[in-house]
This record gives sequence, C-alpha cells and structure tokens, in this order.
Amino acid sequence: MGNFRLRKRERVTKKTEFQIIFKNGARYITRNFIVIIYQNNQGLQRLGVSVSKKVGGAVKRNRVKRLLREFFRLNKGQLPEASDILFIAKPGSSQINYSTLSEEMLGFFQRLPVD
RNA sequence: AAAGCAGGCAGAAUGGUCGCUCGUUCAAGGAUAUCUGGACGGGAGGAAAGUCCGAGCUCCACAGGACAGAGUGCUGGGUAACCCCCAGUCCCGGUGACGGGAAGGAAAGUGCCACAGAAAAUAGACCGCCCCUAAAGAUGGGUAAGGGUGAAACGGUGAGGUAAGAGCUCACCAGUCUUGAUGGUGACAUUGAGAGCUUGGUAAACCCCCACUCGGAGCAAGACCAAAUAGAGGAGCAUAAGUAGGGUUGUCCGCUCGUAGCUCCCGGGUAGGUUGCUUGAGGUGCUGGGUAACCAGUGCUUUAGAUGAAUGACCAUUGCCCUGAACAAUGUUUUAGGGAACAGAACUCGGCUUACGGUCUGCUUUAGCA
Repeated sequence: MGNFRLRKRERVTKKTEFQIIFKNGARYITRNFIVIIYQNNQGLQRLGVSVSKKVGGAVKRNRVKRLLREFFRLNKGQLPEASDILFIAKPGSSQINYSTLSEEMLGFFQRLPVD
C-alpha cells in the first residue's frame, strides 16, 4: 500500500535548512534540473524546490513546482530514504510535461549509487 | 461583401483516480495547547500583471511662517479621493462612423528654431525693380510689390499713390486691444461700437511667471507570545571568612566594593509562532432623481486567505477552432490528426496603463443585386 501523501512536514520550508542542504548536500545534474541530496536525521524524506525567475513568469514557475511535487509524492518509494532532496530548475525546464519529467528523474534515481 | 469605428459579454464543460490548503463537525489518545484519521463545504483574474496615480488602515513626526522641492493647469458636474470618470466649450485629424488635445501666460527674463534660404527676429537686399554719374559695367543709395527657400518670411484682396515701392492712404476681410448687447451656472457663442496700423513660433525649453494642491514611511506597517543568549537588578536555598576576587597610579599598608554555586522572578527581545487577514467607500434586483458619471431608498446575498508560498497532476467523454480525407457529393454529415491565448491573489479598495485568443450588437464608407 503506497503512501502518496505529501504533508507539510515532508517539505523543506526554512531558509536555514535550505542553506545547510546547499552547503553540505551531494549535487547531481540532469538535463533540466540540479538535484541535491542530503542525509537528514529526521527519519523521513523531505522535498525542497527552488525555481528562479530565469525559468519564467509566475505561472511557469508554479507549474514546474507542481510537477516536481507530484513526482516526489508518487515516487517516494524509488527515492533515497531519510534524505532531504532539493530540486533546482534550470532555465528551459518550463517546457517540460509530466511524463518526460517522470522518465528523466526515474532514470536518474535508478542510476544513483547507494552509499 | 470588403474596409473601418464604437461598445458589451464570457475567459470551455462534465466525470473518475491520486493529492494540497482553509473552515465546520465527528471519532480516538491526552489535564490542555495540539496531533492523527473520517465526513461535508469553500478555494485565482479580466487584467490577479506593471506598481503609474488616488484613498482607507498602521506607525513616526508635528507651535506658526518663509524658502526650496514635487504635482496639477479650458468649463460645469460626480466621488472618500484622484493625474480618474461623465457632460460640454474651443482647436486639430478623418469622406464618414468617430478619434485626439499638460487646452493659463510669449506686450517680464534667459534660451532654442535642424536643412534650405539673402535673411529665423528690434535683424536682413541673392535675383529683380527704381534713382544718380552721358551710356554700358561697377560702386553707392532707395525698395519687401514680384521670384526662389522653408514647418514658419514681419497681415490678405482691390484701388489710389510713387522714380520704383511700402498701411503711405482708403474700402472690405483677418488679427490685437478697449467697451457694450443677447443667450448660457460657466468655458464660450452670436452680434454692435471704438482705437490703433499689425505684434513669427516654441512654455511636453528653463533651478521662467501666475493660480491651486502637497509631512514621512509602509502589512517585511504595526500589535502580542517567546526557545536561545548578553546582562543592571530582586527573592529564596547553600556557603561563613568581610574569605576568594575586584577598585584605589607601579608596590605595600590602609580604605572601599563584594559573596562565587543552584532555583525562581524581572528584563530584553533573536530563531520561531500568533495576530493584523478579510464584511468592504462589498455585490446584486427593483423603485425614484439625473442627458450621463453617479446618488438616494428598499429587498436579497456573503464570495480564496497561502507564507520556500495552497487553488494541482493524470485520464476519459462532449463541445469549439484549424488542416487533410471520404460521400446517399458541398453540409446543423462522417472520420483522422492537431490546437486552445495573456497570465497566478500576497493588507484592502477606486482608477489608469500594458499583454491577449474569441464572440455578439450598433453604426460609417465603398461596391454589387433587387
């Protein structure tokens, strides 16, 4: 039985937490995104999203964030456990749709070495 | 039918699966705060945008005045207010529907007027015309009527006048100033009389003039709770010797301060949280007033509140548009593929501006048919 919910505590919301993840996390680059993974000590997976104004206007940025949230919510079983996962959208990612985003990210997480 | 002008309208719908956020309510644990789960209900726009004006609200400042600075600038009305809206006046553009106008002052000062042109503003003679020296040429003088340039050339037309000309004189016209009549709340319109003899444009050029208006910062405003941590202070317990330690010029004496640890209070306000936060100059129907903007009365209605920032993702069906194909053959048909703009609330309103795919209504001009 999959847990497809996404509660508030499964989100990274504090500026200081973002800074810690930026500083200490492991960075990976895919076609449209930069992924930063950082082991946390809270025992759950947490999502952080950063979409700058280079991506587009508010509508485009909202759409990218919503797609990333949707991917995180539906694929928590495929992602590293007990980690903060931060997605940074690169310019040009606003043209993506959900199926290509899902393929890109699933491919990335399957190739990710387990440490 | 084409081209155009003005205005209005809504910004695809329904269902399913998985979610987000707020509210109400139920259940379980717990003394509460709160946490978890279920049910029900609400959940982006016409511009939410740009942040360009005007307000409400909040805090700060504030005797009064002057200067500076900023803004506004035809008239009347509307409004909480406005650089907004409505109605009008005048000017400009368009065949027209209609559109546009920062539309006070250039006879106060300073500045500017490209190119062309002789000359772009108290000046000016390039060609031409006229006069003088016998004639021609040249020089000098007179002349703004004619040519040519320009966006703009120092009033226009006609007559008189003159060496040639010129408001030099006269008539009419235009303009300026003064002054009356009629209509209008008024901008102004229509019209009469007189003077004078004619004055370039630009104030969306100025730290120019005139009249009027104007404190500053903004919800990250402000209010409250409050870990952490710096520490003046207070109380209690423990400690007992005025000890350790500090100050008093380097040292000694003396003098003086002084009770270290623990707990609590006070205090401060960081991280974080709560509030401000959505009922408001609200929307809408009817009636009345008003050309209208809008106002008054009355009934009904309550419609997002996030904060690394919710309002979504995917699928199906139907409708719309485009393209191709088919036919019981040119259409309210069938079928395949594609498309659906601009754009995301962030304290709240009133406007303006900009972006954008449609659709409907009325009107104008042109062409054709009857």
